Amino acid sequence: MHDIKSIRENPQDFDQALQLRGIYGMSAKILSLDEERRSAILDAETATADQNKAAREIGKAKSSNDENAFKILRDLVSSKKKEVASKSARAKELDQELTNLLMTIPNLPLSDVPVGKDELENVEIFKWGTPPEIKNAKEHFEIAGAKPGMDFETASKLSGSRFVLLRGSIARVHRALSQFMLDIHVTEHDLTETMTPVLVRDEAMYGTNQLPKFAEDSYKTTNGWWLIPTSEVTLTNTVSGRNLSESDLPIRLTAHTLCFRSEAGSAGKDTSGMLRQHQFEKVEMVSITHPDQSLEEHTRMTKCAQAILEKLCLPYRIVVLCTGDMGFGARKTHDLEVWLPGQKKYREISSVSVCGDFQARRMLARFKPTNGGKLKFVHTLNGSGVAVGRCLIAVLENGQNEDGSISLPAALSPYLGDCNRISSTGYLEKKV
RNA sequence: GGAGACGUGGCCGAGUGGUCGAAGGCGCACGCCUGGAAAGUGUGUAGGCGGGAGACCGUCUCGUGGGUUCGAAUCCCACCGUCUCCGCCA
Repeated sequence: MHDIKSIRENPQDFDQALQLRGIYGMSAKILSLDEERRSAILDAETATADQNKAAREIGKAKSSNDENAFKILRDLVSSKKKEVASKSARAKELDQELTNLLMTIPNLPLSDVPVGKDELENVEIFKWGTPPEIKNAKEHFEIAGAKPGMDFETASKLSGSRFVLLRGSIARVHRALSQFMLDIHVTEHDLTETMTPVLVRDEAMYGTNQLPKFAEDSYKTTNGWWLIPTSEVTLTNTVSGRNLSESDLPIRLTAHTLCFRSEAGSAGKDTSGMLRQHQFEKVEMVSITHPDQSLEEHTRMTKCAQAILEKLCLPYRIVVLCTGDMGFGARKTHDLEVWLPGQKKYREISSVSVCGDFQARRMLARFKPTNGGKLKFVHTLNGSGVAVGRCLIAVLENGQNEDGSISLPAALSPYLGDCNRISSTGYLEKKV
């Protein structure tokens, strides 16, 4: 959420930044509402002050047994009360209206974010590895060694489309990947391992901006919980409502959780295979930082995700999302795209965003500066480290051999009983 | 699920209708004291919103939201949360 004061002070900058996201002339609307709101607050508080003053005098009148004064004052307060009620209702209404408006306006892009309208205008800034030469490269669900372990029919019988059931060696590699990622983040990147709920209340979803605007993207239980679409929700909201010490920062967290997404609006996209599912696993990273350190942290977090792909020998590139393709809460986003030989394309496997104080404001997450001074909002960052299902796809496709067997990255073998291969018939093997 | 207790400032804790944003303590900050420190001692020490050039003023906040009352931390209702006992259970 945006700071009304900074919009007041700098409406041009605000409009200019939002324009890059295709939103025009927003400040005028906000400021006129704000002005109306402030005068309503002044009205209401003036009336309240009058009422309070009279009420305090009643106390004195009572204690000096001045019955006459008591009666007069009581009637005065009584009449003021009606005035206060209507005026403060109006003030509250306008305040709510302003909040509602501010809640639906996306974050401002940083000045170095490329301007563009959609993913075609994202800018590649880094490339690692060389896409392997594979004759007749197949997609993951077509590879002989993967097929027995990837059962879409049974999953759809149980749950419908966009679900998969993994079995045997593929299920084990999937599990190995998540363990591997967590271990690296904990032992090499100094992130704190966290196990979080996947069912959350409204407030948490507001904090990380899934609500109020994107309710249709997530699932809600009959008793009002939301299934998290990412553990960004739970990890980031761990600091909601808190006044931290500056020395607590940065807080670096990671979690491996299930994620649930309705994929409303993506009908027809990525319908085959397990690239886009209603339910998937993801290892997430979240950092809570001092405002001066969030940009540095953005680089650090991106490197944490890069390290995973590099250790798994998966070719990838990094793109900076353009203004039109960035998510609602982000000021700048690095997408890591992994090479998928079956599609002959780079596909998103991680998205690392710096949100500034946008989420902190919604969550009321602040810290007390060490050298005194007022509470300040923290900065938040989140990134995938990385999507487990998609990583499985990348491992299978990049490791596929012409005979349908799959070579697995050495980094995984400690998690696979030293195996480094899946045979063309779908069994884990140890080959020297 | 049944029964009960409770929710006050950074922390502990007093306050059961009147000037209470709230005693006292701890912690913290700054001073005094000291050769230096400890001890002692003095002062200060929440946040949001609004007004004001500023000093400062107003308003709201004692889990959250409503209500009663001239007046609520204190009474009533709902919700959220914590704890204890019983039951059930991975």
